[in-house]
Amino acid sequence: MIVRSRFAPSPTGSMHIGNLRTALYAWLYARKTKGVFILRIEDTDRERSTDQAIQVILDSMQLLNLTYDEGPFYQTKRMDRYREITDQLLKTGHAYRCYCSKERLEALRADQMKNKQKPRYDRCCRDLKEKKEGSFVARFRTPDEGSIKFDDGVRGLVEFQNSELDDLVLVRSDGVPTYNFAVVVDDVDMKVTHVIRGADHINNTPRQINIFNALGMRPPIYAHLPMILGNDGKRLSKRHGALGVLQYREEGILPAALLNYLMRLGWSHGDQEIFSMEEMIEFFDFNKLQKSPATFDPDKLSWLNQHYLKTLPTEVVAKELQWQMDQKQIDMSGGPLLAEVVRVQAERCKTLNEMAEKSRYFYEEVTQYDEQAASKHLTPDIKPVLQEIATQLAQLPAWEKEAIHQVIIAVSEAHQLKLGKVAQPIRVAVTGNTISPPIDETLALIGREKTLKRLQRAMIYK
RNA sequence: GCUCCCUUCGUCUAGUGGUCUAGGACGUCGCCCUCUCACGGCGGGAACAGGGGUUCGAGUCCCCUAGGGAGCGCCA
Repeated sequence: MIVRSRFAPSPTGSMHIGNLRTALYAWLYARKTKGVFILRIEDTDRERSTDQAIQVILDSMQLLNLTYDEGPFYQTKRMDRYREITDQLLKTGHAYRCYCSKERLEALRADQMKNKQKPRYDRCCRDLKEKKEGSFVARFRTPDEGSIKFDDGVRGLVEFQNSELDDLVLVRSDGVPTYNFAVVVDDVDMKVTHVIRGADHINNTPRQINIFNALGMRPPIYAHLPMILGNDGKRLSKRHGALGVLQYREEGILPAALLNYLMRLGWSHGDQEIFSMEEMIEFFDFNKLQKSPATFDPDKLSWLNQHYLKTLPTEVVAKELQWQMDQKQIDMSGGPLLAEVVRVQAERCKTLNEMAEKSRYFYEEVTQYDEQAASKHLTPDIKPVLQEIATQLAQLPAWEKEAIHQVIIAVSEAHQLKLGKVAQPIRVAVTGNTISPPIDETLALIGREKTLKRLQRAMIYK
């Protein structure tokens, strides 16, 4: 059997990391089994679905390189098919017309809640003999007895009593199918073999299996992934800092880090923390997933991100950094190679956004000093030292790190100053602040012309 | 309220009846390295939710309690 898994988001909210992890696992499983990965947009909620949200989903998938083999399919383009199946179910008696008004249903629900009962449809229209006038919905005739069992990839054997289930609406009064119905029809038509989705769908599963049964089709294999919680223990939402995938790019989180973090959240492979894409595909398995929900930890994501900033080839990171520089409209002409900047900055940055901000002085003029730094380090008595360094640097035959280092050492010794006493003033002069990579490295990257200019400027400070 | 599910350091987890005086990672604290910031190195503190069983033996099996999660829509 060829595995066919799908990711089926609804374009109603942002593509947050919960969705992303679902997509990742469904994708990994397809890749691991050399199966087919399908993207399907569940846009039957006409009120809330937006084209913009669809675009975000598409962009997110592309950004993380979660390639799909089929799709994207849109449910709104399959209305004829849903109608066809609806007629079939109506004809076979597995579904029936319900004429109850929304008002009646609301009152019914309110009443049940008040009496501390489980809110559900009272099956008022279930046995109506003839068709009535007016608008109606199609409801599913849920079996009265028995239970639905399925072997969940994550949770093992799961069982629901049919008596707990409602006669759910299959088709709205405007003819648009509801989620539970459309999913089944789509999964049948798209020959989906593995349904991998969030645990919030586990209660829907028996309803859907009943529909499969009514259609005479075999249900797929299910795997319900545990939820991701915010740090307040509540289900993750925008409110809890659950940023969209695209926002992580803006923050400067590498796709590799995001994927690695999500992979490891609620899943493990012994004590291993770092996984390449190949390893993720090789090691992934549902039975290693945790059953309980996991809390999202931004700190660990940051750590992973820095790990990748440090270990990925500098050119690869540089490409991402370029994007940040473009966003910030930093003019890079005449500055060092970005890969060089990455080489010296990776170990001092958690994100690419931070790296871009901390690297401005390689490209932009230093127009003002951090006040505290300047008053502490750009003192009158250091100016002769700076002058001497400037003079010697100007005469250097080649502008390279080692030679620069020697100049600074020599001048420091000549003035009987510790290296730190000299390095900090230089650092303030060329970066405007007290923080930068090693001073020789920093000057080497900034370049001779800019370095000398900045040293001169520092000497006329105050 | 009802149904279902879950419960190891602050967080992510290892652990499938003896090898657990419970291991790793992030974070945190201390020390070292050091021209700043970092990186790195070394070390510390930190958990089997509680109570009953079963067993020679329980983090591991069973039950109860507590806590948490999901669902109960003409949302997905």
